[in-house]
Amino acid sequence: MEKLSDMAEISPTEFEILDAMWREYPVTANDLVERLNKDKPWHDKTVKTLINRLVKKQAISFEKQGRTYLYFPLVSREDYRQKASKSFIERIFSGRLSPLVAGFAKNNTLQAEDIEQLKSIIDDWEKEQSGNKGQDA
Amino acid sequence: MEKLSDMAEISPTEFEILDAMWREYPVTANDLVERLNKDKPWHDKTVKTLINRLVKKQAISFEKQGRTYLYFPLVSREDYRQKASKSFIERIFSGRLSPLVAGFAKNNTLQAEDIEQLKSIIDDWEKEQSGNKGQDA
DNA sequence: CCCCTTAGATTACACCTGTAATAAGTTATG
DNA sequence: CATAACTTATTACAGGTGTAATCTAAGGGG
Repeated sequence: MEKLSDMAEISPTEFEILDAMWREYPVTANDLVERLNKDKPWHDKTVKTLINRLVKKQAISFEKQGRTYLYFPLVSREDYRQKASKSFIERIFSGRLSPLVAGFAKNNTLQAEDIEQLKSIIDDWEKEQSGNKGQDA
Repeated sequence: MEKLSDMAEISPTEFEILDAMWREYPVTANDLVERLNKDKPWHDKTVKTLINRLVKKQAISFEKQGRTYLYFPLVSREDYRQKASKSFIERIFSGRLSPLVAGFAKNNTLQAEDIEQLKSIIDDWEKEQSGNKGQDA
């Protein structure tokens, strides 16, 4: 997959296209339009434009299949999320993750399920740490 | 303070201005330029433009003080963070917080300090919950 | 084989952004 | 009082973004 750092910035709407593409690919432009339209109305010309821009930005690519193209992402959702998160936390929270989580907690938008998942993440992290004990020192 | 929902979107550079303003206000344009320049070089004309745009967007306001203006934010850092986080998690993680945290954990960017803070957030949340037991049901 | 359909490519266009330069207005100073 | 100095306001301008319409080329149907 494409190195994210070499890729131009993806705009919010472009991201929506990419997001839909990640759900299943390769995909034709028309199928993607249809898929997107299940969530909200998209004009097919608009989607085509955004697809083109994503190709130019090397976020996606395609393979000709007769008259139509089959599109697929060049960046993975995981990588993109990783990069976007880091940059967001950096900008808005000066790089600290916990104030973001604390904000959610304060706002009562944390559910029991989230708490369970967070605990599990912490557990895993701690296991990982004890496994690597001393290795970083 | 201004209701965030009534406010136009704040661009990344505009945010940097606002961020510096939150550190201490009210502040004159010149003082703000100086403050910003401690981190990285800003052209004073550029900062003035961004200040004006923030005023137009009703993110900040001012009070005349003789020849100069004293600027101050109309939105709080807390409110802004809250809104930005919610919107980010919504867009990138379909609204689920824990995958973001998990991403940080996987990438080894979580420090022991973060873990401690997360635990503390969880503790507080659980105390709060037991305090409210049954109230939401 | 020619035209209609249909994909993708190109063009459009207003508004936003980043980055300033210039204009205008006001106050302190000689 | 005239003007220099400084502050804010207005204007500039290229590139990005959201949202499409039009152009062009290649198949498929008659």
